[in-house]
Formats: sequence, C-alpha cells, structure tokens
Amino acid sequence: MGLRERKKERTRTALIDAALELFLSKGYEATTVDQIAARVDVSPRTFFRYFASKEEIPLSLAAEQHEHLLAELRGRPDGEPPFTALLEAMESMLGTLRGLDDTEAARFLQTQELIHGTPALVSAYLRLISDNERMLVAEVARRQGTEPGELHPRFVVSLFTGLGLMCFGRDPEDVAVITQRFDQLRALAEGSLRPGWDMPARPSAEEAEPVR
Amino acid sequence: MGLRERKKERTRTALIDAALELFLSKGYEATTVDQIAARVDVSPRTFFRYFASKEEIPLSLAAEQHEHLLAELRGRPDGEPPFTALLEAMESMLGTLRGLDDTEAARFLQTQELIHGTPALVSAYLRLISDNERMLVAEVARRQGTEPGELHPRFVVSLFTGLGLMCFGRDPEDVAVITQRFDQLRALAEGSLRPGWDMPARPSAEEAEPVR
DNA sequence: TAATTTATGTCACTCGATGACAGATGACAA
DNA sequence: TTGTCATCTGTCATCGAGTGACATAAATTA
Repeated sequence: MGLRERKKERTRTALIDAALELFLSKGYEATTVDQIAARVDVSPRTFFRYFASKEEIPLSLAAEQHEHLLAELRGRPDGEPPFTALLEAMESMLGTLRGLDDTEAARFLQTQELIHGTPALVSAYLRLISDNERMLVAEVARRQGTEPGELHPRFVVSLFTGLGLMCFGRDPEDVAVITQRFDQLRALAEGSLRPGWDMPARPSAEEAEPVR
Repeated sequence: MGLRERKKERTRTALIDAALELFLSKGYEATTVDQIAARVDVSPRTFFRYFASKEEIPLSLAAEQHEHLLAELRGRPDGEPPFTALLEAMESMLGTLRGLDDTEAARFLQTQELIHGTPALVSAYLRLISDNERMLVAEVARRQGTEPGELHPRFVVSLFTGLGLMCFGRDPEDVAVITQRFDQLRALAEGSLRPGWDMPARPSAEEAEPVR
C-alpha cells in the first residue's frame, strides 16, 4: 500500500473520529462540517470528498452491521428455512457484537443512541434498512425458489426487519439488552407463527400442475 | 369564518397545488421553494410560515391517511382482537380511498409515486410511519391490557406496518392494485399466524396468579 | 529529474431554512 | 368612520449543507 493510500485512510478515520467526538459531545445538529474539518485540519470541501453527506458518518457504522448480516445470511446452509436462516444470521451478528472490546462496543452503542436521538438520522437510518431489506428479500427469494417481486419473500423479510428494529430501537444501553430482547422476540415470533409458514405454500391439489 | 382565515386557507391550498404540479412535472429535487412561492405570488419566506419544510407538502397527503387509519382503529370495537382491528381499520381506509373521485385518486397515487421515487422523501416517509407506529402501539397495548413499552404490542403493530408498507410500496398504479395486494397479504398473514397470537399469552398454569 | 496522475485548497454559488424588523392588512370597539 | 390592536407578509441578513470549477501541491511512474 502506497503512501497516498495510507494518507487517505488516515484522514478518513481522523474525520470519523473527530465527527463522532463532536456529535456525541455537542449533538449532531449542533456540529457543523466546518468544525469537523477544522479538527482534522482539512478544508470543508475535502470532507465531502470522503463522505457524500454529514449523515454518512454515523450511518456508516450501522451500515457495517447490515452488510455483516447479509453476509451471514448468504453463508447459511441452503436447506435451512428462510426465517430461521435470518434469525441465525442475526444471532451471529449479535455474537460478533458481544465479542467487541469495550471501546468498540461503547462506540457502537453511542452511535446507535445518537442515531435514535436525532430525527434526521432516524430518517436516514430507516432508509438504509429499507435498502438493505431489498437484498435480504433477494436472498430469501432465492432460497424459496420464488421471485423477489412476490409477496411471500417480502413478507418473511418484513417480519424479520421488524424484529431487528425492535432489538436496536430505543436506548439499548448494553449489548446484553439487545441480545435479551432478541431472544424474547424470537420466542414471541416462533410462538406466533405456524410451522413452515416461511416457505411458500406448495400449490394445492386442485391447481397443482401435473408433473410432465 | 373571517376573511383572514379564508385567505390563509386559499394560499395554503394554492401552495400545495403549485408545489405538487411542479414536483410532478420537474421532479421534487429540481423544484425550488422559490419557484413554488413565485407561482403563488408570495415571498419564499411565507412558504415556510405555512410549511415547516419542503418535504411537508407531499408528506401531508400520506399523513392524512395515517391519521385516518388511527381514527378507524380507535373506532373498532374493544372486543376485537388487535390484529383484526388493525386490518379492519386498514380495510376501511382503503374503502375511503376507493371512494375518491378520479381527480383525488390520481393525485393520491401520483404523490405516492413521487414519494417512492425520491430518496429524500422515502426517508421522511419512513419516519412518518415510524412515528405513527407509536400511536398504533399505544392503542393496541390499551386493547391488550399491556404497556406500550412491552414487546408484544410492538410485535403486532410491527407486523401490521410491514403489510402496510408492502401494499403502498413500489408503483401502485391503481387503488385496485393496493386493495388486491392487501387481500393477498391479509390471507398470507392469517395463514401464517396461529389463532390468538395477537393477544399476549395468558400466564401459564404454574405461574398464573390466583383470582383473589 | 521530468512527466503525469491524483488529492487538496480556494472561490463562487445554489438551495433549504431561520431570525429580526418594518410595513400592510384584516378584526374589532368606540 | 375612525383608531387601536393583533396578525400576516415582505425584505434583509445569515447560517449550514452540498457542488462545480480551477489552480496548486503532492505522490507516482518513467
């Protein structure tokens, strides 16, 4: 890796660090891009060469989790029912979260708190989730052998996303709390749903196409 | 109603009309507040005395639907299971939508399309839904006799909101399409869920409090 | 060392949004 | 009708996010 790339990586993390520090101390809205840039001693224009918007900084941490989740889902065995695969992917993501050292965990939780306490960030966060949902739908559809445009895979993912939002939403002061909520929600979901609900109904007898 | 109030109402609707017209022809981002104000012949400053933000105009139409939904839910009989009450409230809302004359229906659909085709509006729309969700949770909790902070009412509403999003999301070119999707989703949900799932589990025998 | 990318700073600008102040306009009582 | 008062509106100034253009400085390669 050349000097150039190293330098870029350095300013990038410096910008993130400076930004989060300011966001957490003064609040997101009260912090200007100029202030962030000043701390890292770059021009405000440079900030926008690294990040498309001010929102992107706090959201990038959340986005990582979602990428992780998607990767885990893709790694689940094909035979596994879609909803189970989603839940297991989530378990694995939560496991990684629990494995974080205290500094990293604190940063994650603070960022989460920052997002949920800032209306503008909530909006952006929800859209991030909504975008990620599409990819989850694609993967679930693949597993079901259905099309991503159909309602069934969307239904499954929508239900899952709802659980995820409930886990992370509203002041999770601890990773343990998130895990605990998830366990409760998983039990709630599994107790509410009929076995096999997450696979599309096989065509019923009268409308089944004969094997040819 | 005095002249003053009539005048205010007139400029308000004029602003909405002008804004939507511009949004639909040139796109949301390409339309500036100055242009909207110019069409109605008021100062840009006045625009912001009527609307807190540019987003508020397209979102106000969606917000009306959500208020309607909440009102319908509150009107449902107390004995009805929460999820059924939510679905029936939605049916009623869709009924009102079908009862719209062609002009109003077209406007609603175009606005919906505008929102879903504009990233900034999607964000705001999702937050609107999320905010409204809290009120639905409060009402469902009341019906269940649980607290709004508990997971069960949230779970019920989250599932319902997911259905709602799927109905309206992605180019619903017709109110009939929305209705159709809703019917399918309702069938899907009712086929996937166990009877009585939307009422909190009564305490099981060993931990049940004796009647006193 | 010379030539060429590529990152950065500066400048100018657009647009959304807000506060302050003054003037216009409708509401209302004498 | 007139004068008072509340309120709506326009003007002006300002801030902050975000973008395009251009020149310069730094790193890369030859």
